[in-house]
Amino acid sequence: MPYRTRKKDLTAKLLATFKQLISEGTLVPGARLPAEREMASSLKVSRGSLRQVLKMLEIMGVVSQRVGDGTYLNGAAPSILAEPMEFLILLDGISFGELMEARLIVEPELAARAASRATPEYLAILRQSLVSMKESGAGHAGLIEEDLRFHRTIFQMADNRVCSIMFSIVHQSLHNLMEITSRMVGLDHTIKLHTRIYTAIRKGDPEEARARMFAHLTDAKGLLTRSNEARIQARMGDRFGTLSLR
Amino acid sequence: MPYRTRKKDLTAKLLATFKQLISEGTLVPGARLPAEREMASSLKVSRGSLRQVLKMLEIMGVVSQRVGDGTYLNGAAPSILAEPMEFLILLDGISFGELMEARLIVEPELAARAASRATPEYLAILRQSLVSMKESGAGHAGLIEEDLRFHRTIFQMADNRVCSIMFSIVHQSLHNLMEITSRMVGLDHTIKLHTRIYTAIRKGDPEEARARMFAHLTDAKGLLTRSNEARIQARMGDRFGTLSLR
DNA sequence: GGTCTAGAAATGGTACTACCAATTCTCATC
DNA sequence: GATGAGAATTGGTAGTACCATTTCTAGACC
Repeated sequence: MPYRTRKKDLTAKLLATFKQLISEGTLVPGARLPAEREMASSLKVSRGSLRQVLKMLEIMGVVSQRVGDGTYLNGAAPSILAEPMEFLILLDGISFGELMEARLIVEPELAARAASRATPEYLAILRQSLVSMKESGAGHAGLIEEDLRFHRTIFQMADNRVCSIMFSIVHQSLHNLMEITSRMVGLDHTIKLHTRIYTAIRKGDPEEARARMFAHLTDAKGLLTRSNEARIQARMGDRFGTLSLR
Repeated sequence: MPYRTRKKDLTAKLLATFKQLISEGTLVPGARLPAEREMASSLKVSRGSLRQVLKMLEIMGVVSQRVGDGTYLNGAAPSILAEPMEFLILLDGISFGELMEARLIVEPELAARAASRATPEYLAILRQSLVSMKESGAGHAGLIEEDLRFHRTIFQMADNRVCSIMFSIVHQSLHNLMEITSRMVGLDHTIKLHTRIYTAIRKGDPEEARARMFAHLTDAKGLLTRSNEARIQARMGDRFGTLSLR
């Protein structure tokens, strides 16, 4: 009789159920899910088991839960991969340099594609980003913020959500690892390199955009690697009370 | 008094705790975690709350749980991003074509790097992969399997774990979406294109490897897009009992 | 009629208990 | 020393209770 009773535990099954509900359109972004107690009885599982799944979805950013209100399905959530990525970095011991290397592999090509698809609107955003960098002042934490925004705009221009989302996460991880070190990068230097990228994109020259992006990231990697490499492991995770497990 | 009582709920705090424990080396891959009841009392949380976190970690592949045995911390887990990626595809409505496009952006560069780092060992694996393709026979499901293995080997050769992991996930997602359609791709055709890539890598010619990979993926994208584009949404999620939430 | 407010209801957050099923451990038995 | 039955351990699931926050509702008030 347990013909299809796989070895999967309830949580995995429930997860599959939610994927099914989303894919068939029963659940659409913005929709409010039934209350936990109600869902639990509908699905014939305990509230505790259901909550395991909902909590996971909440931390991945798939749903938002608010006490006294309810649970809502979110739409596109770039943060979905953020938590898993942190564990990946921790468990695989992925280094700052390796993250930068990944950018070096992907972003030049994305810059090239951005150059091919440049629109006045996006160019304006890039220009604005350059202006914001100048205003942020050297060493200011906002500079890195603006730097990454510049690159993310290029991602959008390249028009591929898969790469865009994945490397936004890489940026986020990098950002978590850098922070203070921002004062190391020279303001004028940074702006100069970014301006070159912008110019190439504005000209609609893919090859030059690729080369400029490559040069910029190679440069940045060299500047930042030394000072950051060491402190990666130490900075992950937010302390929480006593940590002894015994 | 609740000086540092952030708005984060317990699950998020516990998640941070585990990250902390991993990063400071208290928990290392392979380690066996204390029993749930024990951990719960140590951390002063209920077993239910703790289980929410452990279940999430288990589904991400960070830990493995076995009834009657215990919970173990896994090492490198390429599957960490798999579940989140599925939700990303569902929620963002990412298409087959877009996934292939992402490969088109990244894999040529990875092939080029593989050519620069070719070793006899890896070349042997690639050759073996080509042989396996021939043996698998046209239309066989194993062909796609072998196809993806070939590409993943190139990822390893390119020596960047970030890209390697991320695009293994892309492959996985693609694989979930293809399956049956494998009989569409001609065996000889596929092998011919892969052999060209292999040859370029063996010669250690990055530019040719890049071009061959680009040609192959462009070709594959064209062949597969039509037949797969439509059925993406329908195939996600494994049905599980009644799906009505009310 | 409209506004405000206090109480009720609904909802997610956490804790605790109980029991099941699978696994491992222990120790008597051969 | 090997074997096997039973006890202990462990994760899996269910159910209940209570709390804090938010929303809803109904009545008081202007």
